[in-house]
Amino acid sequence: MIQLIKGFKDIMPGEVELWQSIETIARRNFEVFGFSEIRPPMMEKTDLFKRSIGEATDIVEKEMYTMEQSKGKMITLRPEATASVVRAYIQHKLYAQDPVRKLYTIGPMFRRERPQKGRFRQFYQINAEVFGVESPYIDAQIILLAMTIFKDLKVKDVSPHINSLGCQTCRPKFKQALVDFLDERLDKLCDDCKRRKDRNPLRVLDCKKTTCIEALVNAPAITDYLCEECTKHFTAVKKALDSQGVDYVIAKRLVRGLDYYARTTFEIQTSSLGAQNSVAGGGRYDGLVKLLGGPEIPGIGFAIGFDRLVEICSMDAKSMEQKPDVFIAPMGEKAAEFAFEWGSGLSLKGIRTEIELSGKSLKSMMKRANRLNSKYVLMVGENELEQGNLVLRNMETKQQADIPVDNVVESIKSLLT
RNA sequence: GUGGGUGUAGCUCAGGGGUAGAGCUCUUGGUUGUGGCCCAAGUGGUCGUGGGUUCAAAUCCCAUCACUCACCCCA
Repeated sequence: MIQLIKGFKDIMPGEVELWQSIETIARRNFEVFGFSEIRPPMMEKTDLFKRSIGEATDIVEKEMYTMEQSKGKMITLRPEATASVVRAYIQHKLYAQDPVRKLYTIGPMFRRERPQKGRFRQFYQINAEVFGVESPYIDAQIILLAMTIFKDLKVKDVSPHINSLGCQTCRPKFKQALVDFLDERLDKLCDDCKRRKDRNPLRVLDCKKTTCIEALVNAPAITDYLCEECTKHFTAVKKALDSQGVDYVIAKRLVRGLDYYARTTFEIQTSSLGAQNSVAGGGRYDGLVKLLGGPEIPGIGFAIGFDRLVEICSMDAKSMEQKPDVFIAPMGEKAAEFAFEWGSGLSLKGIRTEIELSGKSLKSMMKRANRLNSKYVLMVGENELEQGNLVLRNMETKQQADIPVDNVVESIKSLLT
């Protein structure tokens, strides 16, 4: 038997209903917040991801599904959506008429990591990007938007953790101060952190090992190194969140794995997902549009982990399963012919109809109708055809009514609406 | 890439050198043409795969694969 690939999954009937309604709720929220949908392709030139995410990141270094399209032309299955959306924004010159654009996209991403709870090689993200707005209010609004989606989905125990990473001016100073600090107590750091110090020193702040956490108690905090502009921006974001009643945690140690982030960054965390505590992450990427060849336009965005959202959302998928309105149970050849005709007629009128075509006993047909949770069963046999009256059984009340053979479709339709 | 756990029926799992098990599901019957509950019978498995030890292996040993959790990293 051929099995599906490691880290990939089937979203089966019974759970797909939950995915659909989450998507519906997300779309509705994007609409009311003024977003339009964009659907970029799932593959891009490898260089796009290398330049935007960063050559030295784990994603680019070892997690991308990359293949050669033709000699020397490398293409990659997208590991995240922002790069593609930015590319499309620049390529179609969306900034020409109005630099301000709010875009969202929902779809699969691909990263070749070792799978575990809440982590797959093909996973889905709900993605939002805003271009052309420098104001801190948009930072706050985007966090509010994400939290609103969570609230609508009845997700419990989530809270936004926010931080500022500074800008081109202040971050290098902080980075240097941090590296100096780390150099002084190199012996106390774990091996991973020693490696991180050179590659991506900010990540050391995020280490979960108790020895490292202890060693870093007095580490310099980014918030102390922010330049005047960045401080002002961060303060305004916090104030705006306060005004909307959004509870947040200031996380001085919060850093992002992707190179393009600057200033405001945030992660929405939950306690109910095992080792994966992050259901959404995002932040500002003011330099990215320019980096990818566009004009100097600021940007900010976030990604919600769809798969993780499904796990922590307390809506019940079972109750969303589709059930037939009418189940047609024909007995005999002649009856099957009519069942097919009426069943198709009902479907064409927008009534969910299941035609039973097994030719089994009425008892077993009734059993199946019950299993499918059908509201009504329409019984058709020789007696009914002779008498010109069909039997329609309400499965809940057990009441049965005669339906004249003429105009079956119309009479059932009017009964159901 | 590294470590732990688990692989037995469609599903959830028990068993632990001597005939392959339970519950649920499914099929049929109890009701000549009426579902859920109940009762009865039945279908369904090379015990993940390959090798070794043994008179005998699902069970012990070795290898391997898959799944899973965790590290790393991230959504």
